Amino acid sequence: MPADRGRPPAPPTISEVAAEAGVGRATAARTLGGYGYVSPELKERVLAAAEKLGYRANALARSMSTGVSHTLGVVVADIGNPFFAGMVRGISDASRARGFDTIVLSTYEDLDEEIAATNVLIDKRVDGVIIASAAVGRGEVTHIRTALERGVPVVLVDRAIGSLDLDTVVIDNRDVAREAVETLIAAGHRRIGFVWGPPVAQAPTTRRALLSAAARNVWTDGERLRGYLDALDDAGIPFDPELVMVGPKTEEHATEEVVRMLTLPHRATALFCTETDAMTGALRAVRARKLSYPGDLSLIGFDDSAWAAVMDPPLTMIEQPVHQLGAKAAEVLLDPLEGAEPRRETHTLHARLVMRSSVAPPPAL
Amino acid sequence: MPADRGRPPAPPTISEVAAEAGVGRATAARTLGGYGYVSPELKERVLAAAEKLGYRANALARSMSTGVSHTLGVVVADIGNPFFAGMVRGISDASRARGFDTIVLSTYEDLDEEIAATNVLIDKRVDGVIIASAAVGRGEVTHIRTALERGVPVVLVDRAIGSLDLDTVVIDNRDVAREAVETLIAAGHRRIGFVWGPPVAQAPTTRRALLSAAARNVWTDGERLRGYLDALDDAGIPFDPELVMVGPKTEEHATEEVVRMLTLPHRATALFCTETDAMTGALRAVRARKLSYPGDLSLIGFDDSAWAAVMDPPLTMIEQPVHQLGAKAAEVLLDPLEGAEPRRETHTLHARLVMRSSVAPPPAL
DNA sequence: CTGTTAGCGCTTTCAA
DNA sequence: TTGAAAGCGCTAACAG
Repeated sequence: MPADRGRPPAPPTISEVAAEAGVGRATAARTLGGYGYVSPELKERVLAAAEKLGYRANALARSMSTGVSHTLGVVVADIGNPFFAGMVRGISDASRARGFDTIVLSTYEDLDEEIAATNVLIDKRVDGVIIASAAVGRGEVTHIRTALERGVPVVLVDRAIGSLDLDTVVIDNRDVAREAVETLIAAGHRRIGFVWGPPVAQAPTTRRALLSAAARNVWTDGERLRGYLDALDDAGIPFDPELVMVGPKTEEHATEEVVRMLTLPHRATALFCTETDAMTGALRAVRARKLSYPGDLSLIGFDDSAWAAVMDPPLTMIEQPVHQLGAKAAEVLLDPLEGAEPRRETHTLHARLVMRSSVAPPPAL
Repeated sequence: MPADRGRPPAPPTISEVAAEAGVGRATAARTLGGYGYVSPELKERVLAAAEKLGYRANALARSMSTGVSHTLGVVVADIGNPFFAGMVRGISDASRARGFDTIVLSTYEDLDEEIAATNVLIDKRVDGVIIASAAVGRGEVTHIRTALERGVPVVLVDRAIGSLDLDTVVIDNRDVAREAVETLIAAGHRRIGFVWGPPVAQAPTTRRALLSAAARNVWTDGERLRGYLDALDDAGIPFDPELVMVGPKTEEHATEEVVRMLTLPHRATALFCTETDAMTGALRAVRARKLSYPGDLSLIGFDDSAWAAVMDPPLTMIEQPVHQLGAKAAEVLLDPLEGAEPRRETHTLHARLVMRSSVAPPPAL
């Protein structure tokens, strides 16, 4: 009866391999670690012994003495969001290609989680960290400063933080947002709803107030709002606070807000949705009001997906280069690790408006 | 001019804290590690010193000497799939609640990646591993055996492996699949297409061949196919190989296969899609053939989503308890770690068929 | 209750 | 070229 109860034998260490091969620890370490000189014969013996014992290096011990882990940490806002999932894949593909493992932690948009996650990464001695931060207001970035002070390089991705002089990889949110809204305006719309607004209770009545409310929130949200306002300004369309969603950023609430915008005396005839859930929420409202698009209402949303393409009619959407975004972030983090000078600049990638069939001229009301 | 160039000062160690506080290392270690007895006064001084120096324990050193890391490893097939993303969240919520960090690695359905990922986790000395495996045939599970031999407990999630006597948490794929197909049959359908089949070049002509091809692939696929066949059998409907998709499991190919099924002399009047992408692929085919659902064709798919609910008409879908699946896996892994007897059994959770409007009687052809 | 000492497994001088 | 020995930061026996 095999010793099923007692815990399994401890994994073999380098000393055991050395003993088995009849050489000193250092020699075994050198051949197994792939550094220094070892004669072919001894190398042979060590390899055989390692094979026989099923030796695998203890990564912990190794990073303990070398000080490097060949591991990158990634902190994202929500791994359940296909946008971040795609970005993470870009990061891990790029880092693996350069011999780095990546460990990812999701904060679900909670700042405390973000701080905890960053600390976990620091404590585990990763060689660098990539963060899509939920922190915006200055003063909430001490966890990032802490990382920096301890010598852990960090690069920001998707969400910039102005107060930090860091390498940052983002998408031209403001420009595409403007392009999307311009597309709507070009089709003849003047009553354009902005669907994922700042999560404040009351609709700010002035542009300034609105912008500052947005600025206090997620960085991308603020940029997209700016793009919306840019387009309105260029076309000489006055900003109407009733056309921007406020309150919790949930699909349910988006539906409520869109229903509100659609029942206004001078209702919205087009919607610009800044997130996937904002779009599905809007679609529910359209259905609830027994309206159809693009006849009664035009639609443009952020984050293209297979679903958006199979909707009937297919939705005009903004496609972000998610994989490339992650790959670039990894590159920017790894280059300095491998000797390059840190750049400390902002790298901007371009999103693309994918024209389909959810935009048409506004109905005569 | 601050030393910007030279690398930042090394993070403070416990010895430095001890020195600063004027106590021995052990005392500092005891108060900072939260074990053993320390007088209130000394504790006070140590805490102050730690605070002052910005001390954070080195997790590597700690696990090095204790042998535990309070970290769980998770290996999933594709973190970009909302199903796995949701499951991962269930795992991390549950483990964090019990004081464990989790690090997740995605294999993108590649067995070599799965092996590499598992090894990374073993090498980093995680306390346990949760795997949604891409390996099915026996003989490809040596990486899992290796983990076990080295004393790393592993639990399987979503995808069972019969040849391994391990705790496993899955969903009743076969039963829901059967329920879905029965629903179609009850509506009057007899020509029901099965959309995500085994990735073989030629359609197997016998049930046996089909099943064994599926069994060689992802576990869930085989189960869902069995459920499909179960329903057919119960209704006395003969199995027709032309109604099951074969070839690469991609959205594009699903479209091709569905187009094929829809142009058969005796065409499919209903489709059972086993994955999200299979459904979007099918929807493209429906559009291409200028058909509409549920009038011309009934549809049921796996993995409910916000999109499925806003389609027009909304889709009848199978909703899997993803969060619960992950939470249960974490529980099953952690319980033995905290002293409970390992169970080594299969835990089955139930998926739910969400009735909406994509099923109707077949058209008169 | 506190300090000293010996490891954890690996890398890395430094002699031999 | 190879081996002995020190050290990474922490925990854990063991004295005191």
